[in-house]
Amino acid sequence: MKRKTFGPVTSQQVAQIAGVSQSAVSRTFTPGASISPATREKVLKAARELGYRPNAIARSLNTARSRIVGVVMSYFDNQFYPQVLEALAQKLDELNYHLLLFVGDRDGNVDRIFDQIMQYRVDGIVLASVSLSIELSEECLAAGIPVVLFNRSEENGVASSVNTDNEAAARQIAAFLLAGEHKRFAYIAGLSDSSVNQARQNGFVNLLKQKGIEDIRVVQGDYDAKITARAASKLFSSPQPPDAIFAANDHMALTVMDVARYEFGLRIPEDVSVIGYDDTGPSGWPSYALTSASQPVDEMVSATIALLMKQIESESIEPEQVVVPGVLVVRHSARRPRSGVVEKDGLSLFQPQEVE
Amino acid sequence: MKRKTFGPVTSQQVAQIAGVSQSAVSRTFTPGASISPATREKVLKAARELGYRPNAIARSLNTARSRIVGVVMSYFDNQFYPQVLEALAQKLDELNYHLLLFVGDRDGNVDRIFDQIMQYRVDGIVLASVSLSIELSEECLAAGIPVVLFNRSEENGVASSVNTDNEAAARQIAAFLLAGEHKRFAYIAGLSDSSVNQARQNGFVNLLKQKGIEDIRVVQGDYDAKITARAASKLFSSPQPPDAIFAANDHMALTVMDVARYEFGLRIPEDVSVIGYDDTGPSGWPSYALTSASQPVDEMVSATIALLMKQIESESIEPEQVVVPGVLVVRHSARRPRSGVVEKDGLSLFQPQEVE
DNA sequence: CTGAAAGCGCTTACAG
DNA sequence: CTGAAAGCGCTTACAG
Repeated sequence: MKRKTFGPVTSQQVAQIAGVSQSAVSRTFTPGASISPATREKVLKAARELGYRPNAIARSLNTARSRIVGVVMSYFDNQFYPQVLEALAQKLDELNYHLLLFVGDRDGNVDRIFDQIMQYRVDGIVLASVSLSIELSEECLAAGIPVVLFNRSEENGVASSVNTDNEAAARQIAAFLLAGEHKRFAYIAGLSDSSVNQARQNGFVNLLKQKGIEDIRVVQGDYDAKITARAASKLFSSPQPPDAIFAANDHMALTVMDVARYEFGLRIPEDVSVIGYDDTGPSGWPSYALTSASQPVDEMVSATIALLMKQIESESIEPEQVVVPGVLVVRHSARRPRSGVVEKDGLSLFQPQEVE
Repeated sequence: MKRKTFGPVTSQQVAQIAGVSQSAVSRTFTPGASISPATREKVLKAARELGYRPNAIARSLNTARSRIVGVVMSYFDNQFYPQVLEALAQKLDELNYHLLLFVGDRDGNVDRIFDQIMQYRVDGIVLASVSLSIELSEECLAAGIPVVLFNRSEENGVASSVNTDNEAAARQIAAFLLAGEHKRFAYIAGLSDSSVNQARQNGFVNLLKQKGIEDIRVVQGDYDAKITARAASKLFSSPQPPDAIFAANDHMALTVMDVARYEFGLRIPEDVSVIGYDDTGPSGWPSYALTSASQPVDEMVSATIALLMKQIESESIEPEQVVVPGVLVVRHSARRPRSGVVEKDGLSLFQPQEVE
């Protein structure tokens, strides 16, 4: 029983049919507003008849709350990010927030996107795998718009962030490979200006150096499959190819495995061990069975949303850096050490007595 | 040189600083509006000083155009969809539209989500891997809001849709497997109420029957990795396991390959051939090298957006069903027939002289 | 609890 | 080209 009016139904039209004021209609759809059950019923009935839905855009205009969170994301071919996106959308939805999606430019230039986001007067921003210039960070801070860097951090403490302990996890990976008696180490780096890459590289290299390993080969994979494949080829064709490779993320690690096996006929882990970071979908597939440092998507997303909500509520934003605990999930892509691997909830984890 | 006012800068404030009317400010930021260069400059200068950005929400309210497209998507663990999402967001952005993302419920219930979408007065809706009830389709039609079903279709012709020719492609796959002299055929089905599954199943089964093959095993994978793994196990442990399997999508096909190899020690394609549908990322990874019917993401997304834009422009919506051509990409997961495989742009394609 | 009214930040005829 | 003004569809003090 819908009226064929032009355009969507307005609260005014509902009011007329219900025989009440437009204010009454508005109150009916505002949780907590003072409205008598009788009036409410009349309004709901009329609304149902007309197929009325409150206009969220109009509401936003005078509440100064859009209930929209802007999300900038890149690397959709890396399973980790779609999983994050799905979790973000779902959890925001539960809180009756909505997600406006932007794809980060390849050159990492957020400025143009940033302008778009701001025009929609979003209540908060999540930057996944993207960094933000200090100027823009400060602008958000001044404008009272919370920004959370997801899987990236920023040194000046101007922006909030959610990460795992990249450096500690990378040290653990180094310790794991050492315990597995590997001799020749290589690191496949992500984009060198990415904070997580820096932390992972530092953790890995520093622990090895500390243990007396000086010759660590670092090659750039830049989070890109093709660049990674070339880098891996180069490593494997060198006179002394590595027997232990840590790639800055799973996506690159999988590429390294494919190159090792299908271009060089190497066996994994007999000839070379490969470890990644993210513990995302394909890493658990039997064809790869990648040993990987986990980034728990749900916990990271929950932390992100908790931060966002807290900052949306409060008047002044206190930037906060959250570190979510992860584990080293041991599968079959890397030789296992004699000890230190424990079973837990159906997974094998590396938990040596003492980690430095 | 930002003014520390509370809340974002308004056109009113810019007008005051620039010494012009608020209308002039508005015109400055409305492409094509009549404004003199001199006034325009004054406004731009003031806007820059104050850090002004037009409020898209307020603009939407009186243009009755939000420039937002609502997208509902599921199956984020199937690479095909994130790729689609990325392309959608990018192409919409180029047209200065924006993407409001919703995650489809597991039970396929779009109604609650639909309500949310409509409240934001989106200019259009894309439903990827989700179906829409006829009532809601008709409501959108009446409200003048274009809806495009992506990789799904709907029989009543009420909604627009973009698909590949699922039935023809499935027939081609059957022909390919027959030409490869396979004997025992199985189909791993997606959710049985999904239109693409039905078309793929029909095409596959019908061509085989037409060629005198009666015994075709159909098992449910339901687009779910666990269910698919169980179904595959059952197939392989049966007395007469299939030597040719077509899975309704790549994501299930990869699972089938892993089960075949790692649970049953089968060689692919020597012992069993596996073919998928989507030709998405991991299918090209050497560990799988999956033969698969392609769904060209860019073409499909472009068609979707073209449809959407046409319908947004026009007053009355003419539902349209677009079929995007795909190809059968031949890799190494299925035995190749003696003839019919041609090389093109670095890919091997199945293009027999005649396909029925 | 209820309604009339102001106002959110814009766009866009309208008159000049 | 420009400004004053109405209006987009709501929310929310305010007075009753």
